Amino acid sequence: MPHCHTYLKKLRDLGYRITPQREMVIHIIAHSGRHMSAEEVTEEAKKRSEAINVATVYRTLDLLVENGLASKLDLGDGKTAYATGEHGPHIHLVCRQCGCVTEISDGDISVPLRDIEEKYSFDCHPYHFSIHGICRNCRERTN
Amino acid sequence: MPHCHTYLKKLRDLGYRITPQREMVIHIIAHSGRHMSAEEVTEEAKKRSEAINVATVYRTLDLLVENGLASKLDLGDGKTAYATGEHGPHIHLVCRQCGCVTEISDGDISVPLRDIEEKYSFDCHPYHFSIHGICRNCRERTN
DNA sequence: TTGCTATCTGCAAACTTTCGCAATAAGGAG
DNA sequence: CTCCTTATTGCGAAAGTTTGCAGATAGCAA
Repeated sequence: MPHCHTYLKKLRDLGYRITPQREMVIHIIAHSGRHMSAEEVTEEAKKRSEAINVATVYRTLDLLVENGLASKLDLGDGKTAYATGEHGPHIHLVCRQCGCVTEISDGDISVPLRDIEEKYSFDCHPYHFSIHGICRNCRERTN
Repeated sequence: MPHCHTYLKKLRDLGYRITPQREMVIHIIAHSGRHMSAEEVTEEAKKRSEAINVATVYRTLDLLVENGLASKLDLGDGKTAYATGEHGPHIHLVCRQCGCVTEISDGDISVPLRDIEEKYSFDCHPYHFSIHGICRNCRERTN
């Protein structure tokens, strides 16, 4: 299971600088074990008696996403959620109506990512990959 | 291939009202055959010599997304793109670095959506479903 | 056609996210 | 340890998106 240090090392290896702000953001989302909005991360960071700016939080989160260390998720609540791949590769079933997210393990289903990689030279990030649709509750409520 | 009327009928069947603003938005994105930002849709609508508000455009686009008639896509350029399933179901390969989108037909790859539907009672929307990763160009530039 | 009612729109304000720029500081070289 | 270079931060402003509310109107019933 990847740890803060793993993320930090990966960033360092990629040539990025390790700053207290980045350490803090990584620590927070890696240990939360859930999806967090940029605002939540910022609040959490400020609790740790350190000043950190919202813009920096956004930049750090985007940095992690760009390098495949975290993923962005639109939960349809007007905010964007971020999460690390801390609890292993999985697929998100995102409901378009209520925005709820069901996580299923990628072992449950075999998406042939390898085929895509070969055919399109596209390097798929296995963590957090989303399928949109309507969840059972919403469907039942509508019927 | 779905047409404006199909979308309008679907909305009406779902109990929504058909307003000139909704017709306009649907007409615009269904005929564009590409991804459009909310701003582009608004501009286009205003060209058609009708007043329409940005808030209404957002609300209409979200309505379409919630009902599986269109999809939202984060292209990483600070704006959200919307598109109908006009040109058939397909998969988006979204690059996390440059934000470019490669569309591949769902015939190229068989994502076992049916399995997910059965196992999780989740009604997958086949149109526009995204896989994130790194495109060939960005990978080559990095190496 | 007319009237009714809940839905929808426009507006303005609030909120979320991005950007430019000057100041700061990480990390390597000496 | 000190200096240097350049990436990174914080700030304020701008851009993009959502929300609450009052007024307008689609669609139904008569």
